[in-house]
Amino acid sequence: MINIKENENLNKLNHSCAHLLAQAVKHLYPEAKFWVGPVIEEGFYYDIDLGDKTLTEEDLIKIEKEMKKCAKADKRIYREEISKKEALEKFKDDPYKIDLISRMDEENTVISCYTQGDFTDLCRGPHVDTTKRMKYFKLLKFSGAYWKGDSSNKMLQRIYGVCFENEEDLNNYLAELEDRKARDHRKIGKEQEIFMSHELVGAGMPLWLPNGAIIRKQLENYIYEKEQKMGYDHVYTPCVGTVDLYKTSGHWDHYKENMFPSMKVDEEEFVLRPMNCPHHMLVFKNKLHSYRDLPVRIGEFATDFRYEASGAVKGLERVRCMCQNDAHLFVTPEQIGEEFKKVVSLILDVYKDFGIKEYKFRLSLRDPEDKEKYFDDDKMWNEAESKLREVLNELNVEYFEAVGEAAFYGPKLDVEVKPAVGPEVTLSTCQLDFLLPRRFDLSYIDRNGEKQIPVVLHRAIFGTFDRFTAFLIEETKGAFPTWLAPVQVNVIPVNNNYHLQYASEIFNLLKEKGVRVELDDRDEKLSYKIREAQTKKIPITLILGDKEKDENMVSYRRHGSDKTYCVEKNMFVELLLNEIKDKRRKI
RNA sequence: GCCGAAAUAGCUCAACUGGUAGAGCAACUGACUUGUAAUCAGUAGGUUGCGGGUUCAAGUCCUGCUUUCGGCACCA
Repeated sequence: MINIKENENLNKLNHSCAHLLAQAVKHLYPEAKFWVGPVIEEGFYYDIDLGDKTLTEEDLIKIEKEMKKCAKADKRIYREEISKKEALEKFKDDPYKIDLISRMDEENTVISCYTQGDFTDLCRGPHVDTTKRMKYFKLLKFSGAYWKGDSSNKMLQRIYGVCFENEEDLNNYLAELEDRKARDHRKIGKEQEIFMSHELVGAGMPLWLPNGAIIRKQLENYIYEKEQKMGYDHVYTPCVGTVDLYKTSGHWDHYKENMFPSMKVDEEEFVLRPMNCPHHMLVFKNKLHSYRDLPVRIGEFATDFRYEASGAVKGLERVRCMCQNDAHLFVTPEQIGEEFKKVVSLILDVYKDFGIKEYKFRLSLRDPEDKEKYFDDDKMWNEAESKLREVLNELNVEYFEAVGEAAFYGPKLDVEVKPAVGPEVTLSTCQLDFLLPRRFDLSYIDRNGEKQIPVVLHRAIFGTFDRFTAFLIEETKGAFPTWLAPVQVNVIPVNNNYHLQYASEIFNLLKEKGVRVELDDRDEKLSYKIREAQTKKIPITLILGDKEKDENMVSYRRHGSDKTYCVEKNMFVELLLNEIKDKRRKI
């Protein structure tokens, strides 16, 4: 998908199309007041105040028709430059434009306006030369959007659209949208019985079905093995903690609104835990540590509960009950760089195994102005942030910086991916923390026999198993690699009367080796069974008839291919087991 | 949470402006015994998300709630 915002021609075209939208809206709803209409990665939008009028699907069609009319009118789009004073006069009836203009720099600022026919809008430009350039556009959706993106402000109505240079590009884009819907993990998750939800359990509380549980178990085994090799010690800790625990960590002050409300039992007050750092701090504190012990790496597959806003929950991607692939690394200040590097390497290694190629590293920094959100210690922040930058530059990975995205206790490196539908989400994270060790009064003894405070790295490679699985479903479109697939092999006898015995033999052989295999002994046509195996996206289908039986062979075909291969049965088992073990390899 | 929309059989969907729910697939039963993406016939399946209301009559209209969807805001 081309990034419209970053493509010069498309940017201009979509920007002009936003004006065309505004012009059409003005024609249909003369009372409309306009805020801003920027170009985004996938088109444009315009935020509009329509007073009491709320838009419907039909209105969108009407607006689109009016846009076509305005476009056909072939009005020249011309630029005009006026002074701030003139601008204030020109847009005096539009409070939103006045707001924009008054926030622009001093008196001598030159303000540009673009006019097409009867419509003029404040705009920096550039634009296309005439309205008739806009031929291949479509309005896509509409919704409420807070004025200036602030939820304490009133809501305007936002209309999204997209414009291309030719019909083919537009159609390709619309087809792409359909394709995204088809690989949406919520759709595939239901079709393939990976997870379900129920209103009696609650929003954002997915239930993992047997197929999902198999995938999750494989993911757990996979990452556990890697972490074992890297010196992590796994623990199990409770899903609740006292309110005091979170007051100690500082989370209570920052996030109590987003926790499930506390419950009082006898004289104690508990909360469902939203994260595991406090528990792991206490695990570290359980014994005295020498500098020789460090780094101490405490890992856990930990279930957490967060009271996510009702409008935010989404399938397995954004949930109120999740399982983190969490770990806290307790290190000396000198070890920060090396440990951080190991975490980043692990992330890269894992992404390579899963074939994940589309992701971005985001260095999340604090907003120094926001004293509310972030722990107030400039020296600590500067040290932590420059340390992370230093390591990233050393590692030579590409990243972008995002101010105001840090955790309250420190900066972090997040890995962002784009789901089939909706905005980007964070998968992996690695956070640098000088604060919690102080809050929990952690220490280790250095080589001079003196107490020192360790530094903590919070990290999650998969992020949560929930979100990672959601992403994996969309990446693979539900056709999982053999090692992850809930059913790995489907065995089909050509004729139940003559080949069932041989098929059972192969089935048992695979079953014994631990392969997740099914035998399809229903009285159906071969083609019917093959179709079903393909629809279910089972990686390997075995077809066994006279030819195979007589020569101790198996014929197999892979999901998505109509080629059939024939090999000796023991050879097949060996190849298959290798494929499952090596994860990326295919027989 | 906010703005909008939706919820009908296990799944995907139908039922014109109000007149006591229908199809395909799946399931089950039977026949067919099949060599690479759907064999045929039959059976069963529903308090139309939950609760109120309007009406002679509600899947359809009004209303409260729940869940889901598209965005916005949020995301330790």
